[in-house]
Formats: sequence, C-alpha cells, structure tokens
Amino acid sequence: MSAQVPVGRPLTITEQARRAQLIGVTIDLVAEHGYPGTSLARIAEAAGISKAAVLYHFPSKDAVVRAAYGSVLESLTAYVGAEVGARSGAAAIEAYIRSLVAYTRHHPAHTRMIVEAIAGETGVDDTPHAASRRDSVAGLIDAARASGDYRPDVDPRATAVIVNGAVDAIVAESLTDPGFDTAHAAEELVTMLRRALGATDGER
Amino acid sequence: MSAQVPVGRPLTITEQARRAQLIGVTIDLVAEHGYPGTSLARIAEAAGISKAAVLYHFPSKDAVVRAAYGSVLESLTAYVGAEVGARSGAAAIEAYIRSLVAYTRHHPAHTRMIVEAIAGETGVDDTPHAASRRDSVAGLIDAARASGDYRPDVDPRATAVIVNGAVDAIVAESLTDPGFDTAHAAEELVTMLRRALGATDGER
DNA sequence: TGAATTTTTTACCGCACGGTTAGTAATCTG
DNA sequence: CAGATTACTAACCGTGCGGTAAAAAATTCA
Repeated sequence: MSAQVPVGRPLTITEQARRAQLIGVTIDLVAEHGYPGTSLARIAEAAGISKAAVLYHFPSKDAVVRAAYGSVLESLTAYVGAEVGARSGAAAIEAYIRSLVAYTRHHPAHTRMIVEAIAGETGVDDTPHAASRRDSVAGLIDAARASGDYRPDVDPRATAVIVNGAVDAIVAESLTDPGFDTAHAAEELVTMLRRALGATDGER
Repeated sequence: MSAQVPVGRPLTITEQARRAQLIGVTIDLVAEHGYPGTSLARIAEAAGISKAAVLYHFPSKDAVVRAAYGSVLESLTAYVGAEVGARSGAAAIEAYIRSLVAYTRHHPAHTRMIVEAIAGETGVDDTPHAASRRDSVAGLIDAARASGDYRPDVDPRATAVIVNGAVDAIVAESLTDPGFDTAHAAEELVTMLRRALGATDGER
C-alpha cells in the first residue's frame, strides 16, 4: 500500500523525502479543497516544484493520490487496529467506534480524506475498503455474539452497515460543523448499541 | 426548486418537455457515471441535441444538475414527508427510516443522486440539505421524547446524526451490493432504536 | 403567404487538466 | 576533476471541459 516501486533500487534519501512531502501536501490539499480541487499543478505548487518533478517521483497523479490515501488509511488502521486488537467481545466494537472517532479528532487534516475514502469518492477506483471494513466489523459483531456479549439474534452484516454508517456520519458531521462533539456522539452510539444489542441489557 | 425562470412567461410546451427530458437524462447519467462523469456534452448527447441547445433551456450546466437534484429531492421529500406526517412519536421516526429506504428501492435510478446529495459531493455547492435534514430528524426525535415514546435522556442532535448515518449507509450499501436487503436492514435499525431509545422497552 | 419568434446547429473560444520531451542543473562517485 | 547518475525545469501537446456567437431551421401566427 505504501510503496509502488516494483522491487527496484532502495530509494535514495531525496526520493524518500520528496515522496513523503508530496504525500503530505496532497493530504492537506484534499483536506482543504477535496479531491476534485486537488490537481497535479496544485500539488506541485504546494510542494514548491514543477509538475514534471512530481511525475518524476510518481508515475501519475493518481499514484500520488493513491499513496496519500494509503498513507492515511495505514495510519488510521494501525491506530484503530491496536485499540480493537487489545479487546474482545462488545468491548472491541466499542473500542472501534471510540478510536476511529478519536483518530479523526486528533488528525483533522486526515479527516476529509478518510470521509472521502469511506464514501468511495476518491476519484481513484479501488474501494475494496468499504467492503472489507464492513466485513471486519461484521466479524467483530459476530464474535461479540458468540461470546455472549450480544444477543444471539443480531444480524452481523446489517448491524455492521448500520454501525459503520453511524460512525461515518459522526465523523462527517464534524467536517461541516467543527463544533460538533464527536466524542459525545460516539458515547451515545456506544450506549445505544449496549441497549440494543446487549444480551443482558447493560444498565437501566 | 423546480423552476429557476425568474418570473417571466409561462413556459411553452417544448420548453417544459425539454426541461423534463434534460432533467431525466441527467438523473440517469448521474446514476450511471456519477457526478464527475456527467458533462454537458454527455447530457446533450443523451438527449439527442447539441450542447448549445441544452444551454438554451438552462443558463448553465450547473443549473441542469441542480434542477435534477431538486427534482429527485422534491420527489423523495414528498414521499417521505407523507409517510412521516401521518404519524407521531416513535412511529414517525420509524416511518422516516422505512419510507426513505423504500423510496430508494423503488427508484433505483434516483438512488445514486440521493446518496451523492447526502454526501455533499454534488459538485454544486449548496448543501443546506444535510443540516436541515439533521434538524428535521432531531425534531422528530425530540417530539418522540416529549410524547414519552423515547426515554427522556436521549440527545436529539447526536441521535439524529447517528440515525441519518445508519439510513444513508443502508441506502449506499445497496449501490455497491445490489443484493443487499435494505428492507431487512431498515427493520433491524428500527428494532435497535426501539430497544435503545424506547422508554418502555418495546419488546423482549 | 410572409413576418416574427421559437428552437436548434455548427463552429469556435479560452481554460485547466494530466502527461511528455528535451535539455539543464545538482549530486554522487571513481 | 571527469563522468555518470539523480533530480529537476521550461515548454509544449492533446483532450475535454463549460460556455458563446451567429446563423439556419422549425414553428407560430396574422
């Protein structure tokens, strides 16, 4: 995901630095102007080099954008994965919700890219993300059901779609309303899930 | 929303027919190729006339797209509004969920446009929709709380964001996976909300 | 019929896009 | 220092975009 050099040479210092810089400015440009407003010329200008220099380091503009998306998603996945992996049952799903929302709160520049990657509006056609993410969450829900945390009649697939949609909406809402309390909304969602899916009703 | 002629003359027959046709082909083009793939030339070609003819009936390409979005949203709003308006309390929220999902099931060509309008990726900057939709749903939730259907401690705003996100995800999922059972997912969401928000726990 | 007006076409304009080419600095290396 | 490699720039190319101008059809109406 992070390297598209077939196998070749070990990348010089300059090469690594430029690639990292280009990925960085691309992330910022997408955050500011969205994908459609992120042109090759703008990327070059933001990096202080010419268009051709950008294409010297990457085979195409799409490759730059893809690398930027890859970088963000890798970082997000690492963070969320660590939080989720340390837990099991319902706690894993709750960690998924909290950590994903928390990540966007701490990396505002990454948020728009994440939202667009989720919505599939990346302009680059890949989007195995959506399906695999849904399946991952469905797996977590299934595990929570198997462990007895969740009632036996929950539908993991449908519930995964619903939970992901809710999480994405919370994140997306913070883009249009920066004052939106995403942490609180995440807690509301966690509480709702406990009541709706919990086998032993969490509280009350 | 449906007419952008300032006030002028009453629109000839041809004018009305062409406008309707152009709106129709635009909806279909967006459904097939998304907004970015819907160019003026394509709209003209699909309608069997020249680009200039399109711009004779509409002041700009954006106006065509806007009219198409308006047409779809008007139709959707009318349908959902009728279902919701006939009910109150929790039943109104459930009708909102069921009718919105049902609409997209019965109007597949409109679905992508609705999803993109929701995601704000219309290419046309207006998007008061997202905010007003959230506020409308928040109002419904608040009313359900006031009527005693929902527990008194629900947060209408945060819950509205979550519910809308879940509904949108169900609809969006059907775009990438046409076999996805949106009606069933809607029922799952309704059940979850009853358990999570209901003051008297719906069932169990 | 013939004039007025509607609808439409053809040809064009300028622009921003992604990408290529050829040459030029800069840097590394023997 | 010389030669090779790396890193880059300026200029250009073709394409598709939204939009405009002028004139030709088609239609309406007296």
